[in-house]
Amino acid sequence: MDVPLPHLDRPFDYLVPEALDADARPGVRVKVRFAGQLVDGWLLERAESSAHPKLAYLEKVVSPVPVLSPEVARLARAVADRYAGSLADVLRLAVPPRHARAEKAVTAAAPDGSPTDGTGPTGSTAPDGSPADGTAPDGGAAEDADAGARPGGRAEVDPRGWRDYPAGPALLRAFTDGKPARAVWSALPGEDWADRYADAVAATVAGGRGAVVVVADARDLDRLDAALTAVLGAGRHVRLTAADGPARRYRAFLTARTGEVDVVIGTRAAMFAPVRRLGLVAIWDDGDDLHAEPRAPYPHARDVLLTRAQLGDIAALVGGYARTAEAQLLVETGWAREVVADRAVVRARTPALAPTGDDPQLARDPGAASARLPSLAWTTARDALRADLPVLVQVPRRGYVPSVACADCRAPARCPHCAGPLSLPSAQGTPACRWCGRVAAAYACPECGGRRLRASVTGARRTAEELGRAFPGVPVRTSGREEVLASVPGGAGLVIATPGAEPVAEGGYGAVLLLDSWALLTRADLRAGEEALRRWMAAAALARPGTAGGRVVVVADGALAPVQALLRWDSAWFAARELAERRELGFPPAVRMASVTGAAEAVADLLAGARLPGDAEVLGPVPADEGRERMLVRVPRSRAAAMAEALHAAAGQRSARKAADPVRLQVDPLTLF
DNA sequence: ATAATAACGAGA
DNA sequence: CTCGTTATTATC
Repeated sequence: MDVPLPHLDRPFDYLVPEALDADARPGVRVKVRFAGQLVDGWLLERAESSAHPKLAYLEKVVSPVPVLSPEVARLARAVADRYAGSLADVLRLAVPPRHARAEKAVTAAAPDGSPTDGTGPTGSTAPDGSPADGTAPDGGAAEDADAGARPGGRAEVDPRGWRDYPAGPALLRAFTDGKPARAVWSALPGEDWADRYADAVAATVAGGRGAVVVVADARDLDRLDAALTAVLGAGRHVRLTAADGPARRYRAFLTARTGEVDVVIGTRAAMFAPVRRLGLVAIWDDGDDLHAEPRAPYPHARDVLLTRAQLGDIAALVGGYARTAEAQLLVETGWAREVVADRAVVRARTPALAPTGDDPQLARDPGAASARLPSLAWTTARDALRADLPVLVQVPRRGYVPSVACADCRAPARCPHCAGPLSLPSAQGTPACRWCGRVAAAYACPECGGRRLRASVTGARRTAEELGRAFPGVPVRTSGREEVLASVPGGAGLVIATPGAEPVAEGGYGAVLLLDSWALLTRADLRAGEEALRRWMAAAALARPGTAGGRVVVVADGALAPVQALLRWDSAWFAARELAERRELGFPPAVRMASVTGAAEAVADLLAGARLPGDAEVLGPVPADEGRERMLVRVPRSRAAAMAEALHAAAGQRSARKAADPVRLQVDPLTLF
């Protein structure tokens, strides 16, 4: 039933009229009369009988195409359970909205129009049971004996760059052999990750299986697309991303669903892609917060893919330059094996990395010409430019002077009235509060009494202007929100980019400068350190190796752990440290947490009705935005399912009695504070 | 939303 | 104790 109400999150039985018998196959969209009105629904399975006394008839089969495969139906149920959400909510994410024109085009191409999967057209399965059982567990691995390219593992793929990692060639062989290998991969600096993912997919395809690869954004997708086309040729894979628009997206979805292609790449919209004989799920850069779905029940692409791997004996690849605490947990629990290069290889590939203090004295170095460029950063950039090499400058946030701090002691400037962040509308203007709008004309720093303010995070545009002045005659490019560059040419030039928008440079950058790092590190976020390291590594990975003159300068205290991890190019070390710390503090992923957000009474009401496991801890409340509040529930990982079920059931009680105030349930929310 | 069902209370 | 009215709850 396509209604998100948690108390209706279960299957309902309907009679199938004679006229719809042929079309009413599992996986089709239907319309049924429910509580007097027509609602959309999913046909999960056919049954001979029902325990329910009086059944209504199916009103209509929306389209005879069974868009929901048994494998995805099962996955969606598991994801809903994990995230304390409703199946309907997950299905909304898993199956793109129907586009009749696109459907017509695809069904016309495939004469039969019927996807191939485990449950044949005969339909009837087990008599009235839970929605997710009674169907083929792996969405059709059972049939398709004529799949061809699977001569008992004889097929082999050149491991190419995977040879740089001792476990790499064996991993590719496992993909080809159809073994459910699971790997956490730490990419070397300078690694062409897209080529490695293309290799992994090619290895899987050589074994006669399909693959799903999820990346964070359109630029990564373009890169992977190109790499895959080079390895597999055109037409073997399809892109699935919401950014392509409803028609193309639905078309791509159907192409995969009908089995026309069995490799799907995309952004998180692709995580539920139906793939015939799925053999590999992969995610690149799982620390990117774009992998977290912002719509209920807020599933994370990494977790959806890993659930998928778990349910179907499917291989999994989790890769990045930096490792997340979540990936580290997979390694430490033995669920996955790490795939890393030997230290000697890491050293040989790493650019020369150096920290430099962000000391205001240093910053006044007259040669720097810019208040924000310490002298080491400046000389490093100058040397690279003299050697006719490009220089990348990473600045952490977009926009033009987003917030300000005391120029003397760096304390963030807060509104004296409401403690909101101050901003400078223009370089010479008076600071104003971004929350209450009051002008703070006579601002004095409460810490040191200083009266001067500075931009605490300067945007890419302003940095570009400043650096352009510092290096006259050098071309300056910016890559950020408005315009993201995929690549830049190899000669001398400055590239100012925000994190995630760093273009690849032909031959690699001669220098990479990581500026304003303290803004990244001082974020009040559990993941601040991890996120800073991830962004630095992603930028530093674009530099040439130290042996070829590549240098990276990070403007940060070299004693800080994330800086240490960068300097040693050892994110596994940092992730292990991070995970240990979270164990100590009782934070995810060491434990499972859920946040309950809403009006104070509503939150209290829901928690009062929740039959939480005995060892659950309830923390809070902490104020959330718009007068709502937030409570956190924490359980050991072994109780995760019980907690999710209890919260879902409690939400069901509330929705059943039509409680007005909405409450938002989030399991493993990305931000905790 | 709406129909069934349970709960309740007034009047016989 | 019954009938009519109103809260509650399930909705094939």
